[in-house]
Amino acid sequence: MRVSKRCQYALRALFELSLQPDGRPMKIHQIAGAQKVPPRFLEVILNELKHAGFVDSRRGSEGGYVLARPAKDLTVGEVIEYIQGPIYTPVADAAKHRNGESLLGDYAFQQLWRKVSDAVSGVWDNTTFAELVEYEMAKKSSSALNYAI
Amino acid sequence: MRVSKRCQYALRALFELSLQPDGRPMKIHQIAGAQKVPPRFLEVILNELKHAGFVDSRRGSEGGYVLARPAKDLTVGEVIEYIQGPIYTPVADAAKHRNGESLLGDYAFQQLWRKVSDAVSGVWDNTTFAELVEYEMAKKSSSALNYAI
DNA sequence: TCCATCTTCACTATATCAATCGACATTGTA
DNA sequence: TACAATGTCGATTGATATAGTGAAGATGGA
Repeated sequence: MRVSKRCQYALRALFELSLQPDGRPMKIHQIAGAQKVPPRFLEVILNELKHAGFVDSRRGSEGGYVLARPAKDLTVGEVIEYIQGPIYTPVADAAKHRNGESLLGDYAFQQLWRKVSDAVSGVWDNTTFAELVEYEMAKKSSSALNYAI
Repeated sequence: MRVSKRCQYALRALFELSLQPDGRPMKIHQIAGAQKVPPRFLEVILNELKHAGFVDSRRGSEGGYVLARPAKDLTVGEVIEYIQGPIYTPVADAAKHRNGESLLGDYAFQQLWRKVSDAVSGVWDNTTFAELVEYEMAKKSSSALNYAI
């Protein structure tokens, strides 16, 4: 599954918010700086994430964004599907253009794409942001160790 | 993984050639007609498939295209990867733009995309065109049966 | 009153993809 | 040998999606 920049930035932003231990809101430019996302673009994206209910925002000088749910209850899959729509299924799509006419191969390819899409969602519906953070921290400390040695 | 039309047409064409029992070459317009592919576009695609070594061609009035290998030795995966290039891996890509600078999250997302890409190639590297044909035929005869009842 | 988010609309590149055109090369057959 | 069918190849067009910017004003908290 191809993942657009917009979507990658969304994931990065949520990852960054997941790193925030206390309930302190993060400002756009903080997130943008930390994850190298164009700030203006991030603004648009965070807005989407707010409407989706993934983050909450607070205005004013102490404002910013916070996760709307704990990171362990937020999967990568729901975010990607919200941003990009459902995983692409070519056959059903193509069949519409042919107004219902079916071709030899439709069944086989239908099944193939279904298998692929199941495999993909199997991965990312079972990955939470808490897990991402945990993995990152483990990996980071082990690579720091390597430097020390 | 997003699959372009070009790639779908390529798969359709190879599927159609896999259906051909004897070694008789099929003409472009036959394939195009059977699988509803724009003939002119198919011409370009079959050319690519020839260079990749997936099909052979014969010129002249009795010419056309044939599979270069038996359908049971041809996987969906190799075709897709040839047409679209390797499965998309955002992190490595992005790291180049940052000239080597790493971000907090790189490890975690790297692993995530890797899992996804493994899941996907696990499906299509293990699917041959012979299997697609077999599945299609089984499904087709069972649905014909349903009509009869 | 300052700061930062929210809302909205528009606008420009850029890239990719789908599809087509036109000219040329090759082969089988009459 | 000449014709007709077919494959080969490079260039070009048009559509669509994506990435990212710009500007203006409204809202609300410290």
